[in-house]
Amino acid sequence: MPRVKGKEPLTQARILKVAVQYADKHGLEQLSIREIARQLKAGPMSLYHHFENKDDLLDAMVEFVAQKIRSPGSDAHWREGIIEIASSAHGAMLKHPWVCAIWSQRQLGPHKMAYMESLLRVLREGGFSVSDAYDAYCAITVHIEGAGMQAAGFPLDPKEYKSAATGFLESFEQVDQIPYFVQQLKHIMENSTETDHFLMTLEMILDGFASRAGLLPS
Amino acid sequence: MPRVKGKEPLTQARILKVAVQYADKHGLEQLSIREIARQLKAGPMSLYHHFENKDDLLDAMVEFVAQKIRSPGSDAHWREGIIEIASSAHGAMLKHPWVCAIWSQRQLGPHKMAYMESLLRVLREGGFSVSDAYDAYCAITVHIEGAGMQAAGFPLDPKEYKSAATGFLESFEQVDQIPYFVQQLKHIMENSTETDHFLMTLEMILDGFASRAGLLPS
DNA sequence: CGATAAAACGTACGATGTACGAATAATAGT
DNA sequence: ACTATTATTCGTACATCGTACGTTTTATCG
Repeated sequence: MPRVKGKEPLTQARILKVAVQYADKHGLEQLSIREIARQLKAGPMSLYHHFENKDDLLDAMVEFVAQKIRSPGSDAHWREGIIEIASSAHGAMLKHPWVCAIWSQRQLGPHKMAYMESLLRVLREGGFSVSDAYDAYCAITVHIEGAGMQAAGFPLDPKEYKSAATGFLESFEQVDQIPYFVQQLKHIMENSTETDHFLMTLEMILDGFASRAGLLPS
Repeated sequence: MPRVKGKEPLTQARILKVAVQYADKHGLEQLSIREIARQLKAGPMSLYHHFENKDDLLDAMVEFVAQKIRSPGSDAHWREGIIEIASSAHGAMLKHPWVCAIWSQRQLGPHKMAYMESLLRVLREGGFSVSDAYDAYCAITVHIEGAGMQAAGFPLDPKEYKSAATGFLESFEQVDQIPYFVQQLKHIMENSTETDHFLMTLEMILDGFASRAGLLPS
């Protein structure tokens, strides 16, 4: 059972693509070597010629997502640059919700490395000191990762908010003990025009660090 | 094989405690029903009389951690109140690093509910409108969760930073492609006096929202 | 054309979650 | 005091998982 002529051969790229697609649809829990092999119409053990083990595959999956994160040129203002990187990273995590759970737990590869470097570069070239850049870097990445985690745990279209909220209120006993929570739910139901919390808070963080570093535009 | 007189009986609390302790030491990956049973010197199936299934146990574990989060009385200023809740939550997540990975992915129980309610209560009683409270709530919880995730993925004492950093620099090829990253590493190695990024950024976020909501102390 | 190496896979082992039903100790009812 | 009931505990068994090991077949090269 070697490479057969009719079928196209197994490659890292093909395996990776199928693994990512499957995780997108069914989550990391459901992702198994055997299932990937099934999708590829191959034997489970065939994958081990292209990846050392499952952990190796997961590392590659993180890198696959990290590769999609754009980094701006050196001409843009640092604020716009950070927003571009962060929004790109946020978008990638929304598209691949499973990635947040393993983003910080794995060996870092070149693409994730490049993402970190680009964040630091934009900050430093924008005038941040080494120390200030480190502080801002931590805050920004925490924000990106936290937002990704929450989105992964609450994967609803804004359209479904209303039905989900009413369903929750009916099922939860002792609603009278959480008046503020209930009020928030009703507020969200009524105001369907969703503000972009990710971007809004990011900008607030950036303003804070700009002020601290003496880089305010005014 | 019923309840035997000599041994103390299995209870939800006992199982939960062992499960949490084991996850603290070895991580969620290594936590299995069979391993918990081993620790308790019980049969694996015995646990199923106290928890419906593993998911149910995981839910209970999240609740166990959520229960430890303090919430302030109504007398404190909202800013101190939020800081108390957030710091308490952050501390709980540092103590139980595994919890971040499942914090937002599970059915919410009464204790996590209480934690959310207390955040909203402090904000609203501090003068935030429903809409502003929602925005601030999202930012604060994202920050807590993101910080927990990063801490879980990088569980080092500040003392070990230096050796870890030098080890990384030696092992990573193409160090010349990540000059800013290298500079940050060196900076961290030299300045062992670690600032509390969690608290610093939290305060920055709070100041931002206070300003937006017209609640600045000045 | 023969040798070599690469790619795919068959089989098998230990571990996992848990469905099902049997077994026994504690408790309640008379 | 004796019986019936219930609450706990566990033994067995099955499907599924990751993957170690060795075999087989094809493509490639001398």
